[in-house]
Amino acid sequence: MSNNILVAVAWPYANSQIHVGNITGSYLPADIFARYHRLKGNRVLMVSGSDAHGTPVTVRADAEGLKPLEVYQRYHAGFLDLFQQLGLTYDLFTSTHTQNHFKVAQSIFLALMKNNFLFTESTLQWYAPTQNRFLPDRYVEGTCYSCGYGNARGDQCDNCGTLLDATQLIDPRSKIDGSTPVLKETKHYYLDLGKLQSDIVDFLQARESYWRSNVLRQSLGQILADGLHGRPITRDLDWGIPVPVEGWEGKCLYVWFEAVIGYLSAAIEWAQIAGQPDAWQDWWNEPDAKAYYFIGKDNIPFHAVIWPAQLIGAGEWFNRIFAEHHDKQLTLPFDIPANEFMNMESKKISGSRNWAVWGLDFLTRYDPDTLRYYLTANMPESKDTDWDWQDFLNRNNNELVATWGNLANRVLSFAYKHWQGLVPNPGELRPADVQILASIEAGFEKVGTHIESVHLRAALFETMALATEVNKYLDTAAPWFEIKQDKTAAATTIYTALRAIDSLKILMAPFLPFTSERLHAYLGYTQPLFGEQFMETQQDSLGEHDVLRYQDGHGSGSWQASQLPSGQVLQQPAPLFRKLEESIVAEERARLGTP
RNA sequence: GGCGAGGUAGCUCAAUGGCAGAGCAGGGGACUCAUAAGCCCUUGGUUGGCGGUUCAAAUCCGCCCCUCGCCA
Repeated sequence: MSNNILVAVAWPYANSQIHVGNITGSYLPADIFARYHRLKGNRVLMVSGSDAHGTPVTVRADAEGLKPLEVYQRYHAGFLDLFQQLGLTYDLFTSTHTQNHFKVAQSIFLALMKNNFLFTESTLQWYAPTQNRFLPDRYVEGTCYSCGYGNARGDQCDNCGTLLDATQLIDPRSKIDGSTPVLKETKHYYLDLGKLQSDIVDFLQARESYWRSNVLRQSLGQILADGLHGRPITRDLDWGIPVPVEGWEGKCLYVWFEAVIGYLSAAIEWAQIAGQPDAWQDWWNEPDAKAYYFIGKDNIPFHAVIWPAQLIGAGEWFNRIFAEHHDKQLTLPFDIPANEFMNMESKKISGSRNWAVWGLDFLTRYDPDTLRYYLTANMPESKDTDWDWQDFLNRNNNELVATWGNLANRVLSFAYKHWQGLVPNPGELRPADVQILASIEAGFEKVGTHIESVHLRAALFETMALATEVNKYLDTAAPWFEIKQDKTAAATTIYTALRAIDSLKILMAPFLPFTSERLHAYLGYTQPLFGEQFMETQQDSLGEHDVLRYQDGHGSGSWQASQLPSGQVLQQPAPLFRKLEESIVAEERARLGTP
């Protein structure tokens, strides 16, 4: 039986590079989950893209004298490069700056309007007469009314930490040209969350039994304590998606409102590119499809409360407007396994101060599976964790290289040397051989259960424990001793061990796809385990945008125990992982900026 | 200030009322197929603090301290 699984991954903001904390927070767990389900034979759709709009992008553009479009394109290109190198197998990694996304986001807006979940309200906002534009709060500086600090930003005072009401700032000035802004009335659309409150509470309570408690209880607790209130969904900005209502020119959809809609629009774009324009409905209109959202903890309210509110509020009208279908509801999140944060050498990661390990930079010196291993072993699934270079070195050398890499290498080398590069023909399996193969086979169930409940660390440790068991099996059987007495006994042992690592290769594959693929080839298979990733350029009325795609192609891996045939021709083996020098710890620490 | 998550061995983490455990690091040993890797044995604890409930508390209750996120 094949299930449709939507793997929805956080959208990186296109105003800075991606660091290891971002990777372990959402992108990597999503890929592990997606690869597992593909091996299992389920229909996976993994989508995400660059979050191109909003104030942070315009802030950086203004700071560097660029257009927002140029800023977004620069970082987007870096994301595609990194994700390909890391083997993050998005079926589609696109962007919010596409014609398709504009149309989908506007359709959701119109559907909410149709169902009466939008209202308008006028408020006062700082306006710069010198530039004829409204200023986002963080573009206004002034004196903090709470502590008297002279250089407080409109949204927050850096001195006392208070979140400010920008209109109350004393002696306001524009950050762009220093001019004095004036308060001017402006009208905006609001999402009527209050009207949707009971639906959201029902939605959350229906998932109470299996969601991570930090995700569920925070959301529910906040609602029960404060209730939900209308929230503005438009802004006076020109970089973004126009409000699809006459007379609203010059205003855009607020980025938090439109970016999450990307999960839906990316699925639609994927279907168009794949030449099956309706295929997205298999994930978005099927009650049995399961949607998993991989995000960091800072994003929980948007995904657990506001996004479901948008979906529920749009109701069947989205499909009427967009797909001319009736009576179809959009699929609500099944699970939101949000991760906590990763720190760097005990201090909070800070991109601007270079207190971070950057993905692309890391990969110029180390291999992707090394990163994937460390980040999975140290994934912040239940609490904040710490990237520590000494710990990184230890785990690489003492766990990944010593337990798993060495096991694969010792078995392959011994087989290759003593049986002329062929998988040996075993004698009748003895109790110990049967027992180790049974343990490994049982591992598929155990590891799979962990991955399905998104306990990826536990899944990886279970797999490593099996590698340790095979090491023990080898030491007990001692084929290097057997071979001097009884070559059939040695052949039986090595055949069993080869089959064990052939299975372990699959169990490791969601976590360590590159080295599993190599081991797969050493074991003599000619079809790859996984499909292929590639980049492509798409054209639309907004211009060009590059996307990352994945196709199963010849991928032949399957989540089941090995049936390795004796006589199969092995390749000359080589170690799967590199042992690292102690000296890298100091070198890498020296690269860090200031915490 | 409100809503949450977390605080257990040097490090990373288990343990939802029943003898506080595992992996790594540290110490000792036998082996040699393997990247001096693997295997066996082993040292190591006032479970953030104080109080309470209980025959029994890391676990349940109250207060406090520290870290992180969201909201105001």
